Amino acid sequence: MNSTVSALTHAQPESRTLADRVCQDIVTAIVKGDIPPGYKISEPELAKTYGISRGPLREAIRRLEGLRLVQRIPHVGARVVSLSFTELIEIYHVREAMEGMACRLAAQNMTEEEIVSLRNLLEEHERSLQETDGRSYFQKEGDLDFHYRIVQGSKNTKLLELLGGELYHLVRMYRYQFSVSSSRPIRALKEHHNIVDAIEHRDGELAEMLMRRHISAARKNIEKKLKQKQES
Amino acid sequence: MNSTVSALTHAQPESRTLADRVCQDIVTAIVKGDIPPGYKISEPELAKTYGISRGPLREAIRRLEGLRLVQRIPHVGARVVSLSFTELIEIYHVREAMEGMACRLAAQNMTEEEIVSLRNLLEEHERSLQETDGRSYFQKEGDLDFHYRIVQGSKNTKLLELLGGELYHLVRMYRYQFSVSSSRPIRALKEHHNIVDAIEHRDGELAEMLMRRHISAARKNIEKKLKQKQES
DNA sequence: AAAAATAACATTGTCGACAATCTGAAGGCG
DNA sequence: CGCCTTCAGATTGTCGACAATGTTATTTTT
Repeated sequence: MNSTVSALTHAQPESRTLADRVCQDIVTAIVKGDIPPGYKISEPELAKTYGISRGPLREAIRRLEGLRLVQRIPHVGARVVSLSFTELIEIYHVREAMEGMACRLAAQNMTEEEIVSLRNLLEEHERSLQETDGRSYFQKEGDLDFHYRIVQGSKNTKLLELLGGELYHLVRMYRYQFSVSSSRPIRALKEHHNIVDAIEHRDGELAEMLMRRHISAARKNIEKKLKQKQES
Repeated sequence: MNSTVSALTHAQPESRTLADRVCQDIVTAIVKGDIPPGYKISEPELAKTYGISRGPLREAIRRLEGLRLVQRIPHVGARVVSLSFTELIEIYHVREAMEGMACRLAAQNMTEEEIVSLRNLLEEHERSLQETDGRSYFQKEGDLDFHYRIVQGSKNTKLLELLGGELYHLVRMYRYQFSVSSSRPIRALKEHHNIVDAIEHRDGELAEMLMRRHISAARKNIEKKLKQKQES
């Protein structure tokens, strides 16, 4: 059904080393909230949980540190990051910049096949949107699928590494946390289509602009909600 | 003399753990080319070199993997990345996007003191440019100082983490490798001043545009050199 | 002689134990 | 009574050894 979600969750089919495998497991555990934000990671505890020694586990933690999913203090330990609203806004600013550029490059570098496939994905989203009347899985992982594909289409490996490697984990984490399913799915889908239009016409300039506005709108939406929550 | 270079090279004055300290050491070793690109990292060898056990070393390597300075293959080992021209161009595209955004935010969030200090830095660069007649250290680390300060001025920690954390290492590495001192230092300095002007006027729109053009010009300069090299 | 199989070697991955450091609670002192 | 000191417990950091895998050189076979 959903083809590219897997590409986000586990990059390699099976990592041949314990540390890598456990690292993946912990990533999803953190993203899904099984290990809650702010949680103090106890090495003995986690090692026991995953049935491994502390050696590989510590390597995994070092990797998580690089992914910005945990913050580590020497001789004290690692804590799962608890992303504040401020940080979420920051992430959206970064996404606006990077995905805007990705979109510009995608308009230049995407193959015709990729564009067709992308359009199909949107139609799939449209169906799942009609069926479930808005509150489908679409806006959880499906939305990121769309964005991920465009980043892939840019053919810029650095963009792909940075966005797919660390930022998207944080975005997914946030969505699971607050179970925010983007309160504007129809609008968003329309914007997605417009973006693909621009890519189809190989208009990088426009594609970048549309993507930036798209993400900017999402950010402002969040900022609005934040204010509402603060007022109440 | 140069105040902020240190901020780039070692974030914490002294990391209290072996793994962290050695990680920093290896980073600079790779950046400066003491450990050459493509070099196969031998754990026993490096452990002996730095006089530590393989445990902390492996943690450091995992960190380096996150910094994209080494590529690791399970059961085979880690190699120092050797950045191709293509990848360098990719990095400049990322920088154009992210530093453009950083500049926009800096125009919004930088304090007056920071702006004054930034202008002073440029005057310092100007002097060192006149003294050494162009081929000073300025374009090696000094240039990055300027860019780093603007990213700091954006007050966006994610931007700072991403740029300072991994991309700048690669840029520095490239500069050491090919000892490219930006063949257009006077022009670049002028552009830096224009950028600060825009920030001073709190014109985020213009500041972003100028920064993007600035980096884009540097990229095109590199692309031109690449073509020359390929022709010869 | 070339190619495949095999065996010896080296390197990476994993583990358990010991040392250094931090945390928190109990007790002493102003 | 509150604050500082001290000490016990727990946790993190480091190490050396063993196991698993990959690499390479040698041998064997066609």
